[in-house]
Amino acid sequence: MTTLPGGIRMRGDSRTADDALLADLNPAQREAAAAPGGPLLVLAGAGSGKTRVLTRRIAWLIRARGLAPESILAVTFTNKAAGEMRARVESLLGRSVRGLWIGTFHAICLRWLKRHARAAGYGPDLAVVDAEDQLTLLRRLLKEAGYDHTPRRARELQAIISRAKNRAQTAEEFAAEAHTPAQLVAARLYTAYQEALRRQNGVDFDDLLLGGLRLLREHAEIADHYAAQFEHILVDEYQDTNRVQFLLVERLARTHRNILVVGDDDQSIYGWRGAEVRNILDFKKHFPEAAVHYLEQNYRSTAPILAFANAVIARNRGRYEKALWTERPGGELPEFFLAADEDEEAEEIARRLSAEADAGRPYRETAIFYRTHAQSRPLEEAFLRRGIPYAIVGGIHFYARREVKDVLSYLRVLVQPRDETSLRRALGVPKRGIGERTLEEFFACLGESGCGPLEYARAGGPASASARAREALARFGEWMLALQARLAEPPERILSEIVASSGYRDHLRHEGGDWEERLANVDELLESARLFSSREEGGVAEYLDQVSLLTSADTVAAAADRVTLMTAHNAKGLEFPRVFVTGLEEGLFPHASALDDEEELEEERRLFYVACTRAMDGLTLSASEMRRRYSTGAGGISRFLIEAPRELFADTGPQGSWGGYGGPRVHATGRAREDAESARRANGGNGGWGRPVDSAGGRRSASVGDGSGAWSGSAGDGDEHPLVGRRVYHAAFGHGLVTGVDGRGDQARITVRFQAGNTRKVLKGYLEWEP
DNA sequence: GGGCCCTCGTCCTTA
DNA sequence: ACGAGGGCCC
Repeated sequence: MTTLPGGIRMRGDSRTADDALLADLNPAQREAAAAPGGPLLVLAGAGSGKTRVLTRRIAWLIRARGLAPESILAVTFTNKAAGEMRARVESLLGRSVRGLWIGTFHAICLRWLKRHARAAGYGPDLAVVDAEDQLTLLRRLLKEAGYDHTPRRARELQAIISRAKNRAQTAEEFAAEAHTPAQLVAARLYTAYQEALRRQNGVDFDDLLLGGLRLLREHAEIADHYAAQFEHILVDEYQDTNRVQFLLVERLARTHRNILVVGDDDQSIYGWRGAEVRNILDFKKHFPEAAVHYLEQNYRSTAPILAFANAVIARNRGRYEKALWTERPGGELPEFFLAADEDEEAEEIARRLSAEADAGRPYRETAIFYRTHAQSRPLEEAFLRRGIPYAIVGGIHFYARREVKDVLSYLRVLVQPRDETSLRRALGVPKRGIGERTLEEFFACLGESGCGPLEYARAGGPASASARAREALARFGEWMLALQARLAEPPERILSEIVASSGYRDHLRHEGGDWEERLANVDELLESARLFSSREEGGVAEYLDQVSLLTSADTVAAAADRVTLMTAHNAKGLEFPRVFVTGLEEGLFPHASALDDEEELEEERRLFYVACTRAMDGLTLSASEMRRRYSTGAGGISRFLIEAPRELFADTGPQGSWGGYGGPRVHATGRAREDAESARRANGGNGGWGRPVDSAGGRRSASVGDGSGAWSGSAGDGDEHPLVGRRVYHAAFGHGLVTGVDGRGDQARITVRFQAGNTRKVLKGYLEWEP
C-alpha cells in the first residue's frame, strides 16, 4: 500500500478487475479504468498510459457495466485521437461502438449546432469560418470602420475576440466591460464581426464552443436531454480546456455526475489560446466528492530521459509536485550540441540521422521538434541534400493553401451563397474582369436587390457597374446556379467540374512560379474528395465540415518510412523512439514574447517538457549560435539547458561547445553574433564545426552592458536621438550609418543605412558602435 | 476601373 | 524569403 502525493491512498490489486479488459493494467491504471462512477480526476504524467486508461474504461463501461455506446461521451484533443480511440475500443470489444459520442469539443458542438440549428439561432447549412477567412473578414471590417487594417492589427483583434469568447464573453458582455478607447474599438468591431458572421450563417472555431454552450444554457430541455443521455463523460487532455469547455462539461455532467477527466498540469501548453490550467487544479473544488488518481509510472522513456525531463519541469512553480519514474533499465543520456548556425544545426541532425539509418533505425522512428514552423526550412534542405525522406506536420496547412482555398471557395458558395468571404474570393479568382470597385458595389446593392447573391449576379449585379463587369457577373451567376442544381452529386464530381470549367488550371499555369506544385495540390484536393466520397456518407456540406475541422495533427501520415517534423505543440500526445528538439535558444525556445512574463515562461518550459517526454530511447537537443531570423541573431543557449543539472545530459558538440560556453546569455548580445561570425571565418565559411571557443575554455563574462566590450560605446537608455548619425558595425550587414531610432533600450529598433546601399531596421543589441 | 509590377514590413504556438 | 498595398499603365 502506498500513499501518493495528495494523500490519496491506493490499494494494490483490488480484484475488481475480473474482466480481461483490465488484466494488463497496473493497479493505479486499473483503479481509474474500473472506478465505480462519480467525478474522477486522473493526474496522468507523460507516458503513463492515460490513453490506455481511457480506452479500457470505455470498453469496460460497455462490456462489464452494460452501458449503451450512445450513453458515453468521450472528448479528445484531436480528431485523429478520436478516430484511434474509437478503433481501439472496437478492437478491444470485438464489436462496433456505433453511437458512441467521441470527438473534439469543436466537432461535438458543430454536431449539436447543426442538429439544433433553429434553437441555436442558426440557419441550415451552417459553415465553419477558418482562421484565415476570419482575418480577411476582420481586415475588411477594420477598413470599413476607418481603422488601420494591417494584418497585424487584424491578428490583434482576432486574439482579443478569441480570448473574450474563450471566457464565454459575448460581444454585448464584452462591450459592457469595455472602458479604454482601445477596448471600446475592439468591442465595436467584435459586434460588427458577429453581425457579419451571422449574415453569412458562419461560425468561427470559438463560436462552435460558445454556440454549443448557449444552446445548452438557453434550452433547458436540450441540455437536460443530453445530460440524461450521457451517463458517463470522459475528457482527455483536461489541462488544456478553457472556460467554455469547462462550462459545457459541467452542464452535461449535472445529471449523472459521472465525469472522468484525465490530464497533466505539467503539459498545459495552450494558455495563450485561453486554456485554463485552473480547470484541472480546481477540479476538486468543482466536484468536491471527486476521487483523485495519480499515474506516475512512465512506460515510455528511459530513465536518463525522464531524469532530465523531471529536472526541467521541477523549475516551475504552481504545479502539483510529482516525479515520473520508470522500471526501464539502461538508456543513454540526452545529448546536446551547439552549432554555429541553423544550417549547420540541420546538417548535423541530418548526419546523425543518416548514420542511425545506416545502423538500421527506420526513419519513421525519428521525430524533429521545433518551436516555430519557420525553423523547418533549413532541416528540409539538409534532408533533401542527404536524401532523407521526411514529412512535415502542420506548417501551412494543406487546406489553408491559396490554391486549395480558391477551389473550395466555389464549393462553399454553392452550399452557402451568403458566405461573403468565399463569394468575394470566388468572384475574384481567376481574374474575370470583376475588380475591387465592382465587388464593393455588388455587396452594397445586394441587400436592396431582394434576391440571392447568385441570382443577383446572374442578373448582372449593380447597374452602376461597367458593361464588362456586368457581363462577367452574369456569366458567373449563370454558371454557379447551374452547378448548384447538381449539389446532390458527390463532392468529388462537383469539385472536378468546378476546376474544369473555371479555367483554374490555366490560371495557375499563367501565374508561373511554383505552379506545378500548386496544380499538384489541386489534384490532391480532388483525390481527397474522391476518398471522402468512397468512405463517408454525406454530400458536399458534410465534406466541407470535415475539411474545416481537420487539424494538422490529424494528417500525420503513418505509413511511409519518413522522419516527422513538427512543432512542439503538435507533438502533444505522440511518442517516438528517437527525438530531436532543435533551436534551444533564448528568444526562440523560450520564445521572445515570453521572456518578460513568468507565467508565459513556465508555459514555454512545459512545452519543452512535453517535447522531451515524447522520446522513448534517444533524445538530442540542439541550438545554434547564430540564426537568420528577421535579420537578427540567436540569443544564446536556452535557459532550459543552462538551468538543468549538467550531469543530466552529455555535450556531444564536436569541439566541446558547451565547455567554452560562458554561461547564460539571457538577452541577445552582439557578442554571440561576433563569435559566430569569427567562427564562420575560421571555418572558411563551410559546414565546419564548432566555434573557436575562448582558448582558456573557461567562463567568460558575457553579460550585457558590462562596459568591457562592444557595448561600451552605446549611449544611455534615455534619449535615443543622439544615436542618429552614429557609425555602426553589424556582424551580418557590415558598416553603416544610423538614420533613425525606434523604441528604447536594447530592444530599440535602429534604422541603419549600410555601406552596401541597403537600409535595414535592426535590434540595437546587434550593433557595435564605432567611434 | 482593372490588372500588373515593385517595394515594404513581417512570422509564435492552433481547435 | 511572402504577401499586401501602392503606383502606374491599359
